[in-house]
Amino acid sequence: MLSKKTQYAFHALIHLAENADKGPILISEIAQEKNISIKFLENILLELKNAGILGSKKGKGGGYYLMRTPKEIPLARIIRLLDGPIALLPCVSLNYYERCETCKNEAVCGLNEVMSKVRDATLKLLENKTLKDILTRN
Amino acid sequence: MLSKKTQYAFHALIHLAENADKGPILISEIAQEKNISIKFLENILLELKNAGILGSKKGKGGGYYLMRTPKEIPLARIIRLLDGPIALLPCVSLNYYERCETCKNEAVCGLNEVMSKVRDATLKLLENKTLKDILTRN
DNA sequence: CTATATCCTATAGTTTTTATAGGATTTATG
DNA sequence: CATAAATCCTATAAAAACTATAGGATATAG
Repeated sequence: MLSKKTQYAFHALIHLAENADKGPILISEIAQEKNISIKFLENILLELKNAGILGSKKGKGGGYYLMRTPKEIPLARIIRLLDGPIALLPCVSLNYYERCETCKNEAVCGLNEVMSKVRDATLKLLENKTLKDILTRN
Repeated sequence: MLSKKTQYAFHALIHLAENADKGPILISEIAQEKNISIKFLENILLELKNAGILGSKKGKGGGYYLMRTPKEIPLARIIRLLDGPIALLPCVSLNYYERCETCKNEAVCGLNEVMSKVRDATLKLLENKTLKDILTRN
């Protein structure tokens, strides 16, 4: 399961995308709209900002905004940033690989093979689907 | 990621399947062979037994054994039993569904739609691939 | 100068995961 | 029947991860 952090991030990004025409959006606005603890959300948005996904402006009239168009933000990017690996096992993770401690030879491990397929099927969706794909269609 | 519990369960099941001809297998044998804490493994095997996947025999000459052929044990069964939901979000889980607290209408939620597809792609593999598919091929 | 809003880091609280402990129960065998 | 072997069962401890909160620092608009 995705953590609350990642779930909140998705909902916040959706709100930012759907209100991109209104200039910087307040953390407090998103928090209220999406029922998220304001302080928790603050940390999440900061992380998204430090990763270059969001921009921000301080002071009056400030807030957060997207640094790229929704189409340029793959869902996998957000998940990896906030939750870490997408794969079900460390030994099949592309970005967070760790050697299997039980297997003598991963190349002939049937579990490794199946989980690699699961990873590929998942990534095919999560790397191609973007923020744009999860917006409410008007 | 799958928990250690589930990972250990897979490795234990593989060992049991590959030694099915030798009668009941000792917990201690599996623990040693797969580098798993014996007491932790004990709890896992017990859970698999209570779920009807394994059988056991007490006393001398006892141990654990598969109750079904490897082909009859889908990987999804093990994961759900020990780890819970396979889906990435509660609102798209088939077996552990929970209503989304943020969405007003899940039916038109784009995130719900994409995550449903991820779930389907994952389940297509994990429900059709069985213990037999992860055994070392001889 | 002041109010506003993000920035930053630390920490507290809670839950989940991982692991261990130890006695109870069952069974094979001499 | 006594004994040793093995699982059964439940509780609990230890560690890690997740969720949330706190509070001052910094930047900016007006």
